[in-house]
Amino acid sequence: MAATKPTKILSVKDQIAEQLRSDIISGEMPPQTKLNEKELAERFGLSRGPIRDVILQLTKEGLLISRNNCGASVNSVLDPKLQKLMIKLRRSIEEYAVTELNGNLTEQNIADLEDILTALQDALEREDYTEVTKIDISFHQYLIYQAGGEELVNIWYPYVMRMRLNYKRITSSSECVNEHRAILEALKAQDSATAIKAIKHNIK
Amino acid sequence: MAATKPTKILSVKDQIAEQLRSDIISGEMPPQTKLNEKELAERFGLSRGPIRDVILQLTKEGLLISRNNCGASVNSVLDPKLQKLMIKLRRSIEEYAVTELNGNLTEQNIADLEDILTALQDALEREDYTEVTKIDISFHQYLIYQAGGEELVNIWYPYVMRMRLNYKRITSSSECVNEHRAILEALKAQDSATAIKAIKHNIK
DNA sequence: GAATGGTCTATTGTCAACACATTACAATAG
DNA sequence: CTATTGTAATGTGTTGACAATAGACCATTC
Repeated sequence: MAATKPTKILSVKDQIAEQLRSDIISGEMPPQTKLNEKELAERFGLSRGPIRDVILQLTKEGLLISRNNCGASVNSVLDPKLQKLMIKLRRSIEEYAVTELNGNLTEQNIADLEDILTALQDALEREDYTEVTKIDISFHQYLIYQAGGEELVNIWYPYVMRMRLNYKRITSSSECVNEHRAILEALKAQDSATAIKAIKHNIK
Repeated sequence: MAATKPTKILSVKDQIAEQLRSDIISGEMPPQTKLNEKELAERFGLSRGPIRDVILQLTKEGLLISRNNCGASVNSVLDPKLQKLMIKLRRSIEEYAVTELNGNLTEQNIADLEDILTALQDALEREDYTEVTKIDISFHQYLIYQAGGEELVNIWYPYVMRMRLNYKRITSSSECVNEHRAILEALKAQDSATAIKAIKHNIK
């Protein structure tokens, strides 16, 4: 058996969801934009069925808002008070993940995380900020998944999406890589307290 | 305009979701039970389309678990550590709600909540514990909705569902009503600290 | 001129049939 | 007898057509 890196297979719906999320987060589809099922179906070369599924999913994630018989539109930014609450909740989850993972990361895990950081640096240098955002998220997602599996990812994801929607501006700079590296280094050193501090500092 | 109580209109999908949630929480569909789309469609007298939507929704809520091309089944109970995390998160949300609502409840709100408590007492006396659970949830949901709207309900709901799934046993007794009454009384008295204590005591 | 009521169109909700993937089981080779 | 490959049956993913609804537009009335 060759030890080729397993290429990830994404379902059709996941790919569409991914694309739409990018469009929303990048600002290409600003809040209030209406989503037309037929249009989207044509754009992706599918029928309306799968599109509807994706819309339902993104609605549950909080990116879209749907009303019966009236279609879906891109959700608006959160009330600042709710925004603060969401940050608190997301921090709770990520603190949990870091605590759980402390001392339980395999070499493979660490290598994977290093790879993600490299990709992050790359995207940053290319000034591809949409990609930066996606990789940033994937770093965190990797930790969450390792700590709590798909279950935890599912409850964590909406917070990230809502937060991204609120900061449309590009937050990123070289700091971005440094902050994530600090998290990884603390995890490698099995220094739980520092890791938690680093995570808290990164989520804002 | 007659002052009739506005009867709630539920979409077809919401009604099906409601029914399936009941079946799962009541234990009628224990974990690992597979859901057959065609069967469900026949049971509700619909086609598979709406059923699929509901399955997707309940999957996002954490009640079901789905794999590509393999269908959905009732999710199993949570790892105790994750369970603890979810309780913490849910408490954060409900504390937020109670804090926000303190001093901001209208008379109508209070009357609505009183009605819910009455219904709760009723169901308890009838020993209809599935109904008790539903009304219990609706009490909390009312508060969450008033404090943060649909947005907040959407992130809160999965926690409740997962917690219910974990305690299949009937938790309820006369205490149930008392605990909720304590919350309401504290809110009426605009005593935020007591309200938070009461909420924390109720969520476990 | 504002408000009420009735069409008309665009868009979503639903359905039944088809295409495809997965599973379990039987057949075959080693 | 075990392991692998082929095949049939079951169930999910997708599609295109049809039904129902919301929102806009226009006419009519007071």
